[in-house]
Amino acid sequence: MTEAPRLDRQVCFALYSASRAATAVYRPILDDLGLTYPQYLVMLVLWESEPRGVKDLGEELGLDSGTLSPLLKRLETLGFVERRRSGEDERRVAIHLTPAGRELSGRATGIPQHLADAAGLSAEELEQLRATLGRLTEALHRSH
Amino acid sequence: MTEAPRLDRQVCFALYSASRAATAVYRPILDDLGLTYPQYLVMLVLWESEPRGVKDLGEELGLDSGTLSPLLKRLETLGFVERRRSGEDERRVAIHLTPAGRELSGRATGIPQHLADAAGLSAEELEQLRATLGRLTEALHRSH
DNA sequence: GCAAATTAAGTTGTGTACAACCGAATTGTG
DNA sequence: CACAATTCGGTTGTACACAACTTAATTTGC
Repeated sequence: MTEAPRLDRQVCFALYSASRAATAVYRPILDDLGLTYPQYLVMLVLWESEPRGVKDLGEELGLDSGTLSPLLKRLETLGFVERRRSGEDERRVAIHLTPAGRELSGRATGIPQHLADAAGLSAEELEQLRATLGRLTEALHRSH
Repeated sequence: MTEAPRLDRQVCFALYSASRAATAVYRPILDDLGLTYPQYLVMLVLWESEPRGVKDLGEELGLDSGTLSPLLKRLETLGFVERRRSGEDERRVAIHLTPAGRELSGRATGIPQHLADAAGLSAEELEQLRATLGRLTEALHRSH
């Protein structure tokens, strides 16, 4: 007897739902900054260290140039980053923060706490969840 | 001192990455069936019980008509579902499986096992992960 | 009974994701 | 040096997500 898989049993659906729910919690907060969630992720990487190449950002976030190129163009239009063709290697585009982009960092400080507050999980549970998800993502990438 | 949030500390990013990695594992398998991942989710719901209204599917999956209407139109073009305007309530559209749509269920039986195999986590860990994610999603929805 | 409110599905517009492909710049190798 | 292979960023095309809006059908409140 072949039994069709059930929706409520699927880890995959649980991940998909939780990810969209978390993004939805961030959305109104990020709206105030003028950012979408993927744009916020790019800014997070740049706040740690800049300038970064497009490829470099892509490896950090798991996104390719087809996603990042237009996203970065929008961040540039918003005035948060600047794209400069590298002199040494004309293929590379260095993504720099503008002063406005740097200032945004301060306004973003409290954002992760909102998710923690809304999560209904203890700090340890959240930390364990993050660790498990990290291992899962690693394993899934290795499985290709 | 305001410290910018760090990418690698964010549960939100862990969820986002894991979700996309899981979808990537499913993609080649679903390609064989001719389905995308969201289309597969819709089929999962229909395999459990049909016909279902668009709203009904939306509540089950957390998707709105803006996502589902075109998706269902594509599933109809593929020949897996049929959309029929309800007689009792002319506003409603009942989504029925076609014979081809029903048959697909058998071919989809083994799919969740692929994720479990690729996950590198024990059955208990996966089950605990699914439960934690379920509670998280619930709490995040309630927080609005 | 009937106008106002609500509901169902669809449409439009913006912004990801991601595969597939392209052109220019650089690198490796004979 | 020459030239094939690789690398980098970008473009195109398809398919979600989701906000905001539209239209048609049904409920409701008085």
